[in-house]
Amino acid sequence: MAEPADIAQVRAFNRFYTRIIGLLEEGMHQTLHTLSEARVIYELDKAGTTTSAMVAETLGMDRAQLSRLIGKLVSQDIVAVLPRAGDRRSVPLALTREGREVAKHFNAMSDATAAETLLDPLTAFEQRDLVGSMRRISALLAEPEETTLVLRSSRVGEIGWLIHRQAVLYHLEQGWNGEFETLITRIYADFEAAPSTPAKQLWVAEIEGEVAGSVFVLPAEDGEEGTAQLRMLYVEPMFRGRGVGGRLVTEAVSFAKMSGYKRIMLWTQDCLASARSIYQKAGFVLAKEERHHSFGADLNGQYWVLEL
Amino acid sequence: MAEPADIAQVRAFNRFYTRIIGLLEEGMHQTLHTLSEARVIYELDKAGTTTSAMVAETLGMDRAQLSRLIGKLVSQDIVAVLPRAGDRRSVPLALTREGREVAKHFNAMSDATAAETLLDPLTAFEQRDLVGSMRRISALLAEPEETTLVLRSSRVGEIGWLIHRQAVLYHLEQGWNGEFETLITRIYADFEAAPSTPAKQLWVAEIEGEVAGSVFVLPAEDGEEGTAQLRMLYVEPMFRGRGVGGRLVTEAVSFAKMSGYKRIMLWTQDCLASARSIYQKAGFVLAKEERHHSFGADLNGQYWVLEL
DNA sequence: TTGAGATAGTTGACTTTGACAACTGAATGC
DNA sequence: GCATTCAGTTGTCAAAGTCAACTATCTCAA
Repeated sequence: MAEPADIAQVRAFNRFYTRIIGLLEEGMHQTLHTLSEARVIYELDKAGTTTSAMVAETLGMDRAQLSRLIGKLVSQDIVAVLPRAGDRRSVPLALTREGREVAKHFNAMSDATAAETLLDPLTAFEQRDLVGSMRRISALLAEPEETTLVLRSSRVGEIGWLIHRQAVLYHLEQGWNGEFETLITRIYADFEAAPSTPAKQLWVAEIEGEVAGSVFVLPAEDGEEGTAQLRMLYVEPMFRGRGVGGRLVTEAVSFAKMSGYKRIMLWTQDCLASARSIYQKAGFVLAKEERHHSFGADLNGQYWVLEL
Repeated sequence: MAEPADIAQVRAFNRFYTRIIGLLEEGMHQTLHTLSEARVIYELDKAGTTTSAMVAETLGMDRAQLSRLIGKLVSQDIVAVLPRAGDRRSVPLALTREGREVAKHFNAMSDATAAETLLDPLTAFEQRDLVGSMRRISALLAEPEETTLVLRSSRVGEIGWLIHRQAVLYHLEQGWNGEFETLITRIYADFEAAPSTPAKQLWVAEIEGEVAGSVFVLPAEDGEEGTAQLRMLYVEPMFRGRGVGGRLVTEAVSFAKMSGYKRIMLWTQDCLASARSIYQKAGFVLAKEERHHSFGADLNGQYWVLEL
């Protein structure tokens, strides 16, 4: 079971946010429709055509209640019952033209309430923080969906973010101490300071607006001419098992090739098993192993090389 | 009005979390008491002694409903009506011995549900993320309370965090670009790399578990012997106006003095007005001004000095 | 093919919640 | 000293939520 302090924080948040949601819903009281009617209309608008069962599922609503509610909306000419097709147990439902008007109105009102109550009182910086935290909670607790992975260069603030995430991640997963953070702060600083030729590049993997991983390529420190180094590969635990690491390495390797490097090498620790398998799949071969004591742990450093 | 994408994200989160709260509340259905009874009992347990009006306020509940509900709890010998005192309109309420037992049971059950549903399925890293995001949302949206400010040294991951926060903050507030982040990454790396004598020190200001600000002191780069430099002072917008910056500077100055430095200097930009007033209050005097173009902006750099 | 079991939806009966107005008694403020 | 505000109670009613029984349909395997 989780830490008592964490549980307390989660429960405090639940109480707090129950209140917030209550406040936002109060605003909806001016309308002709009740709150659950509004919710059902919203769902129908979003889905286009659905069935009662689907709405009950996504809204966590009782089927009996929903049946009556939809009956009411049909009599108000907001919802249309379409002819049964395929599975003749279920009844396809959709909004009427009037229903879509009502939905539009609801959306505008909800947008206004959310903006006025939650976002507008905050500065741009705080707004970004709020939205980011919300996105993160959703990503952590929702079932992972089909999502698109984008590779792009870094945005302002993301170098610090990458340092922060990796320091915390390896601290919790591997028990590494602050020395590791110190080291990677230096590594990122050096990457930024490196001249633009020979070619260097950093990629951030983004899924649903979240940083899902990162890697960069630059000329190898003490390597021979024509050797590139791949550094700081990491994938957010939340997004593991979705090919993020593979995509990053593939991209980095083809960049190195295209930039005229003759080989690409990297340094890693053998305790990072999932990273190793990514390197192997990309064609890297183990060149050297070396025990060392760093970051408060006994480690086995590995040098991997790929001739391009 | 806020960005449409932000509003959409906020509303998506509200829908999502409404569902989560609903799921958690379902777990409470096994008890003998209804959900609102449980909530009232929880509030009474937390408050010790309150009045009906207070509970109605914090729970956002109708006074009429609450009146009946409390009547029910009194007849069940869970809530005790204390003799009126002071303001004789209001009736002090408290839990009976039995009521406290019930509350204890509720708490244990709620803790278990929250832990099992939300925290346990996540890794330690993800749990930290979740709890952190929740704390942040609460801090952003709740009314600021009386809180205690703690100054401490940095924890693993916080160097990256400080870089990230300041890069984003000054990007949004001042329009500074990635050059600023590159610069401060280097500055933090150098701080970490600096020898332990002459004395150096970094402070993180913490409020309610959140990083509220930071600053560090180290020997001045090109200064004469005995000159300390104060660097990277920043205060989170959320926690401004609570004396965080003042506390950090006071602490830093007295550290420099105690460590045997003869003077302490700092470099800042005149567009950072609130920082300047903190320096002035601490006794710093403007030594030099210098126009420069950095971080994608025309700036007026200022050197401030305080003889110790 | 057929029959047990699951699924979609409906209906009836009932409790709980929530909203609002009217009211009493006590405090407050000018 | 009188109007106003506030804490709490009571009546009334609509909406939300729960539970069980029922029909029509589909699924799947013997």
